[in-house]
Amino acid sequence: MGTRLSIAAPADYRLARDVCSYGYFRLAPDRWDVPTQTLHTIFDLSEGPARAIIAQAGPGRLTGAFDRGISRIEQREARQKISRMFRLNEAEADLAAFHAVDPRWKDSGRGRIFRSPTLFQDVVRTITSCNVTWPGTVNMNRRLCEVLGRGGAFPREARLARARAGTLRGRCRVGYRDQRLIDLARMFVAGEVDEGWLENPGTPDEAVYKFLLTLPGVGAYAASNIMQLLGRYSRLAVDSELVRHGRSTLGFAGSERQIVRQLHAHYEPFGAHKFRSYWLEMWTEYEAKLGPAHQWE
DNA sequence: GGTAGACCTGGACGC
DNA sequence: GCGTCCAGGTCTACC
Repeated sequence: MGTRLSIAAPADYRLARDVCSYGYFRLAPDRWDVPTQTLHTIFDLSEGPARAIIAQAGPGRLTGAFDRGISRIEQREARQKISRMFRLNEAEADLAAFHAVDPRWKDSGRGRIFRSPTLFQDVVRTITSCNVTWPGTVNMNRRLCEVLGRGGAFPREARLARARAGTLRGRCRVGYRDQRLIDLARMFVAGEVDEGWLENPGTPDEAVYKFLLTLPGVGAYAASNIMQLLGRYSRLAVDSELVRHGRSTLGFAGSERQIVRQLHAHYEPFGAHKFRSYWLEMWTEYEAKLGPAHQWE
């Protein structure tokens, strides 16, 4: 008999809208189940992996159904992971501030962008999304879970830290990212990545950005993206997709450098929230073409 | 400080 | 089925 958890969420939380708000909801071990409108995932808890199905139980209420009984300690771990993934602890005042700056998303209530249960997973996912097309990112994450994850869960930093480059390259197909991912995992294991400091609102964005650039495999785009995953939305993550958005949607012309300059100027009025303004603009554009994300198969 | 070229994978395309 | 080309950020060497 598995454990069933009841999880409190903000009153305006909508599972389908807020999970299907960023591509990571399609990366292993996460899977959005369209017919049931639930998130299926696998957590690596202290006593072993556990499959979970997370559903909306009502306004301000989620449930997590686990395929095995999980201890009190594991329940606390699971709650922390779920809270991080869904940004349940992100202050409602912050969302209101975003909507005040960019009222386009006020009626729909959008603004919580899905992320991973751990910072390490967010960083690895970001690195595996660099210099590769989306199907490549999907494959790398699936293989990382299959080859190195316990029971199909996302691999822990300790496991990745002792993996061999040949395994990562040959079986996980991460290519030249092999040694970088191992070095990154070793930094996490050695305690060289201070999550408390990175998440502390008192730490300036610029300091966080500078630190993230020192991580192996993390350049300007990845650092900016990891910042939004940390809840710091003041930077645009400049990649080919953003430049395309500038050209085709915003109508900017010129060289890539000129377009990037125009993009920065365009989003400047959104201040501390500019990533979310850009991202939701682009996400709703995807949905206009492909239908609502919570219906994507 | 700016830039060219290498780094890999996988999909598209032509033969 | 095979070869070629291309897209996608990071990193290093070099100017």
